[in-house]
Amino acid sequence: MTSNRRQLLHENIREEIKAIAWKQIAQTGASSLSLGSIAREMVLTTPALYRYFSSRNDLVSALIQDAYRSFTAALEQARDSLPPEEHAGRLLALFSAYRQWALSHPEPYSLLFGNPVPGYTLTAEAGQAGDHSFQVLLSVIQAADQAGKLSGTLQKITHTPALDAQLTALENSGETQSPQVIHLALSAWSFIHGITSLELNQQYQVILADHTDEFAQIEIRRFMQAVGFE
Amino acid sequence: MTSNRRQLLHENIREEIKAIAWKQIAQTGASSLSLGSIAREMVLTTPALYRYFSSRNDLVSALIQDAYRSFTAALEQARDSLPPEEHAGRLLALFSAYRQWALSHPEPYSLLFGNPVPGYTLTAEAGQAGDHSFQVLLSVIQAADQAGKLSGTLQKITHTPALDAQLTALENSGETQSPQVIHLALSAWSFIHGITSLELNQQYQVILADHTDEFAQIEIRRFMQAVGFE
DNA sequence: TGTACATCAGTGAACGCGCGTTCACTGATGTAC
DNA sequence: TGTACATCAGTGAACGCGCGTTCACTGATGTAC
Repeated sequence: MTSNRRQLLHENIREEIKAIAWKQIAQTGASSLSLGSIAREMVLTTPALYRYFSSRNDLVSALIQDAYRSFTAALEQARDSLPPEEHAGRLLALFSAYRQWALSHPEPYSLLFGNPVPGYTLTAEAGQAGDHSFQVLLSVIQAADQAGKLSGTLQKITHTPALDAQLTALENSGETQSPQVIHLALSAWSFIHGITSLELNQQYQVILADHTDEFAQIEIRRFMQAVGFE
Repeated sequence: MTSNRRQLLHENIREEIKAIAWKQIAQTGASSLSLGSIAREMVLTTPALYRYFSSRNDLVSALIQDAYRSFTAALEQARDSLPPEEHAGRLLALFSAYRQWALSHPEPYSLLFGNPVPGYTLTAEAGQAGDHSFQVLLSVIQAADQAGKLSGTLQKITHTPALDAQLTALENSGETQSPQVIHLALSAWSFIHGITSLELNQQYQVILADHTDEFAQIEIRRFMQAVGFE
């Protein structure tokens, strides 16, 4: 009834285009993505795609937003797989999910956190989506702090007044966190990104061969012990 | 005398090509590097470059090798800026130099440790050059261990027999290291790469603004304390 | 010191390719009476 | 239920661009006698 029929079809094809784009990105990398190859696989001509995305940039933006959504959802699901009071378990699950998502979505991951795509410029919406995934990590560390698990670690973190003011001013996304909690969350992010990113780029290959899983597990446990999670 | 004159000129122009290539990479990114734009800047025609590099791939290989050399040299210089017995000082200098080199050579750094360049396939020589930079880090940690500084940390690292065997079998580049020392060096590499890479990709921007230096210094100190360097 | 020859840097034209984007148009689908 | 009209998906041709690479050729530089 009405134009819903057409609108629905339109949405479906938009999704199909993105799905094929992801498939091709997984095969040949993000930078070689072209409208032509997508159209070819859909048995369409290239200009037809302009009915669904106003430009190549527009398509890439949509892809990046989807990637953020998928990534954030995976993190949230991992966090919520354990009750709120199991702080260590939640952080462990979060780290594992972070790494697993990246390993099973290597191209999307480097699209989000790696080198920017050549011709592409980030939109404001994509930036917000990125913040949102950081909030998940932040929430777990925040909760652990409020339960008194991290006082030993956090007390040792002291900032200059300038940085302290910067982090304090940042408390805008609904919740409020102390500068030390934000710092530790950034530290945790850097930690898991470092491991994940080197593994994704095959840098461990020569040394660890196929034992990257074990290495990562040990490192995650070491990190958690170092900051006071048991 | 003889053909040395021509050979020397040939070498100089090879270097000039690479220098201009780096300049353009710094300006517009590695993936948009083209023989045409290099030739234009040298007031040459594109085919002329084929006198100096047999293909675009060949040029990229040379660039990557140079980057590794420069990077490794920076690390070695940092390490050797302090006497061998100052283990903590050496590691600190190494971390700082690692980050500084990456920040002042962002495109080369991501050429080495980031996403591979689209059409490019790594040569065996480039792989060896990468190993060489890791050896610098390894040597400092190895020395600290032999001085008995790390026993507390290393004892806690236990591998499965399979991984232990893998790391033990690896001791081929002249020196011999225990699996735990290799593990800790990998951990240190992952740590400093994580911080560096997120900073390079502007991921800290919203949260830290221009206080990334301070954050990095704090993190480096925290890492060193956690593994037993004072 | 002077001449014949080989070497090689650089040119200009061409090849074949793929890219994103625009435009006028056809034909099918849905809407309103 | 049937007809006139509007909407819009998709086509095919074209534009302008840049890319890496090859090839036959010119002209200068260096070599050997």
